[in-house]
Amino acid sequence: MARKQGSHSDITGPKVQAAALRLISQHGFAAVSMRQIAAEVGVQAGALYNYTPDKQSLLFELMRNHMQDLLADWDQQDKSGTTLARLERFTRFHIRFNLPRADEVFISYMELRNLSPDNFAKIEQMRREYETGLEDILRDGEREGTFAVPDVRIATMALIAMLNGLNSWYRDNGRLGLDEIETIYWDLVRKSVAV
Amino acid sequence: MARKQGSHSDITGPKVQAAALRLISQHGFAAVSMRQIAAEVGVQAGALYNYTPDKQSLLFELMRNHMQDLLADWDQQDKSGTTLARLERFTRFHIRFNLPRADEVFISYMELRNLSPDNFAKIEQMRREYETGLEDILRDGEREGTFAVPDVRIATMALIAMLNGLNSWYRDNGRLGLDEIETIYWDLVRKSVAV
DNA sequence: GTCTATAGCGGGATAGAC
DNA sequence: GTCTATCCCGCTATAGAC
Repeated sequence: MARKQGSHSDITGPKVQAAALRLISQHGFAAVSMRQIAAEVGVQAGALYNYTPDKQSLLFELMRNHMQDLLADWDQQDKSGTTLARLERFTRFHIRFNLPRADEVFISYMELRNLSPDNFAKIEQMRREYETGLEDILRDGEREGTFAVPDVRIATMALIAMLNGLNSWYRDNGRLGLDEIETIYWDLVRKSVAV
Repeated sequence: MARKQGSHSDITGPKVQAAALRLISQHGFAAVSMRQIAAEVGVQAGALYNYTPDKQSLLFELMRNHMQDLLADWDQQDKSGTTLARLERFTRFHIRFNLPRADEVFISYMELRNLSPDNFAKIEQMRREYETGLEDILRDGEREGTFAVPDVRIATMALIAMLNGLNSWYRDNGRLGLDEIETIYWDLVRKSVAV
C-alpha cells in the first residue's frame, strides 16, 4: 500500500524546483538558504543534493527552464501576416506568457548577477534570441514603411521593458481583466512605432 | 601636519556610503558583507558601526538619499507650458537624472524586498509621489484632448518602465550619445500617447 | 532517498583597549 | 574613531547509517 518510505524522487524533484522558485522569487537567491528550501519541501537539507549538485545549479535550472519554455512557445506562434499583425501577436503573446509566470520572470531579471559566468552567458543568449523575434518585426515594418522607428534596437529594448513592467504591478484581482490590459498595452505599442 | 590617526569621520562616512553603493549594486545586498564594505573603505568591520546602526539602515539610507535627490530635482523643474511640453520635460528629466546614477537606480529597484516593512513603506511613498508627476501630466493631456490614453495609471507605469529600461543597457561609450537617445525615447513616448 | 551529524567557513554585531 | 578579538549564529556541502 503505502510506498516504501524514503523513495520519492518523482515527487520530491518537482517540489524542490517549486519551493526554490517561490522562495528565491520572494527573498532573493542570496537570501534563501538550502535549509529553507528543504523545509518548504518537507525534507532535510542534505536530501536536496539528490536533486541538484549545488545551489548555483538550482538557480540556473529555474532560469533555463523558463527561457526554454518561452522560446518553445514563441516558436509555435503564427509568424505570418502583416508586420502590424505580427507586432500585435508578439505583444499579446508576451503578456499572456509572462503574466502567469510572475515568479519565473522576476527571478530571470533579478538573479542574473548570481549566475556563474558560464551560466550567465547561456541565459543571455536565450534572452537575446527572444528579443530578436521582436527586433525582426520592427525592422521589417520599418523597411516597408509600416512603422517609423528611429532606432530598431532601442525600440526593441524599450518595448520589452514596457511590457515587462506589467508584471511588477499586475494583480489577478485588480480592477482590469487580462483582455483589457492586453488591449491597452497593444494600443501603447502600436502607436509608439506608428508612422 | 598629519591629523591625528583614528579621526576621519568626515572622510570615512561618505566613503562607507560610496563603497556600499558600489558593492550592493554589483553583488546584491544579501550577498555583500559588512567585512567587504569595510575592506573597500580601508577600515575594519567594527568601524562601520560608527556610521550606521546596522546593515539594514545602510541600505535604507542609500535608497532614501536617492529618492530625496530625485524628488528635489524634479521639484525644481519648470512646470509650465503645454501638456506636450511638460511630457517632454518629464521624459528628458527622467533620462538625464537616472542615467548618471546607474548604481542608485539599480539598487532602488532590486533591493526593495530587502527593506524592513517600515522602510519599504517610506521608499514606496516617495516613488509613488514621483510617479504622480507623470500621471498628472497624462491626465491633464487626456482631459484637454492632447493625448489619447485609455488608462492613465497603466500608461504611467508603462512609460516609466520603458524609460527605466534604458538604464539596463546604456553604456557611456556606446554608439549613441545621450542627446540622441533622449530624442529617440521622446519620440516613442510622444507617439505612444498621441491621439 | 532520506536521515542525522558535522566539517569548515563566514556572517552581523559588540566589547574594550588605544 | 579605529582597532583587535570574539560571541553566537547560520551557511553550503559532505559522510555514513538506515
